[in-house]
Amino acid sequence: MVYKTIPKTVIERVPLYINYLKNIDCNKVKTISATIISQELGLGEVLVRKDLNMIAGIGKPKIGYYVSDLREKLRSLISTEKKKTVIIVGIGKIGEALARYKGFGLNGFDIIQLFDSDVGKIGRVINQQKVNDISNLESYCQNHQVDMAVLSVDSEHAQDVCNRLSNCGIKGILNFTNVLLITPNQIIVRNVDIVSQLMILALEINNNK
Amino acid sequence: MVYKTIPKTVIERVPLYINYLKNIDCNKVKTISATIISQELGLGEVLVRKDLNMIAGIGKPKIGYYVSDLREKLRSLISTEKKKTVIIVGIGKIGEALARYKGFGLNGFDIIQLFDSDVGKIGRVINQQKVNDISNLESYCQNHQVDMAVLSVDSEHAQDVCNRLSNCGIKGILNFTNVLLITPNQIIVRNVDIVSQLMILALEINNNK
DNA sequence: TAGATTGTTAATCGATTAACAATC
DNA sequence: TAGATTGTTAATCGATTAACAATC
Repeated sequence: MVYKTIPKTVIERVPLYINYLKNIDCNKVKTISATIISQELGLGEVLVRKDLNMIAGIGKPKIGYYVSDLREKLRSLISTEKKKTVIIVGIGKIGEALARYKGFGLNGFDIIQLFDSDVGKIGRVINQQKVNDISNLESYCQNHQVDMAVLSVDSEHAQDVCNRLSNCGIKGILNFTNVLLITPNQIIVRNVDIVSQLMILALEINNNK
Repeated sequence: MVYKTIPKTVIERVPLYINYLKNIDCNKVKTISATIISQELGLGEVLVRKDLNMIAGIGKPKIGYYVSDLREKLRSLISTEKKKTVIIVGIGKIGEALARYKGFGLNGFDIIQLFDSDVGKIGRVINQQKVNDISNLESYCQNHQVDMAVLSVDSEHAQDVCNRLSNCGIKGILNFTNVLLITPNQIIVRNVDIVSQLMILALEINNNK
């Protein structure tokens, strides 16, 4: 298989394309052009063509892209036959909300285990999943393929849990804490702390005057 | 007052600086250098100096930055005397988790009202706030200064509610839906749909092989 | 064939890094 | 004074856009 490195800016646009194509009925609309996509998404036309060429490479001059092929190609970038397995570590307000959310399965993700350290939460069932004691994290990860973790613990424990996740061989962390995690290079961290996002939004608003 | 436009890349780093400075006791450490900050945050040294010069402009050669001054300067970029007012529209799993979260006040944000359209939710009290009927959105916004909205409604209603928020004069939307919102230019949208974030993380992992 | 659309090469734009002068 | 550190100017790097040839 060929692994070409996709620039980060392109990667961040892939969900836009995936979500856009999701809303197209490929029985009605067989093909679509970069021109149309760029208009709908408010992106440059050449940008879209370059993106799609780089990540899918299945455009046909005069025709455009076969919707079903393009959709499958984009989907396959995220997960192959198997869905990506995700654990949620820290079943507080946000962690629980995510655990209850049903939308992951449709998008190639499988929440396979929930962890917390609080005895009041361990054993509780959320969305048909029993909350596991975080002291079982290492043994669980030894016996199951875990691709990614959602980190939604208290900030005080964030780095410690992050270290444990690294040692477990997890490849990526979606970090809901406001802690800047120190990790080895082979682990990808994506910071999505809500307060930070609100700050950025507020700054953009002030900047927009 | 001088409004200089801050590049988007710089804006996205501001929360890093704010969160970093939060952990420094300015009674113990009076001043700090860009060199130290850049090392701790894993950023280029000149980048940090340029950022801080652009957004704060209070560095002193040989000394660095006075921690308390820098902190105050960064904080003031987000909100002045008044906190930024935020409403949460859509009290589903995520909306409720955010409504219950206590960390906004400390960071210059004030959740001033919750809205939902579900009679089962309207009137419920969450974190000392009664959920308001979304049909009161317009009248509420006429009588209160609302700076930003967290949009966590079902995707089917996202664009419609977004239009109503626009008409209410709201300046920014933190969009938790996977819908690409169409808005007039004076409104800033920041997309933070969790599944999209997981997709980006998965793509970065695959790219990192 | 002509038109629509792709993919590529060159030009532009913006962001980061390197080099360095200014200064407390 | 010398060293540390800032802020600025120039160089580099990467991403987007413009121009255009290829093609179904």
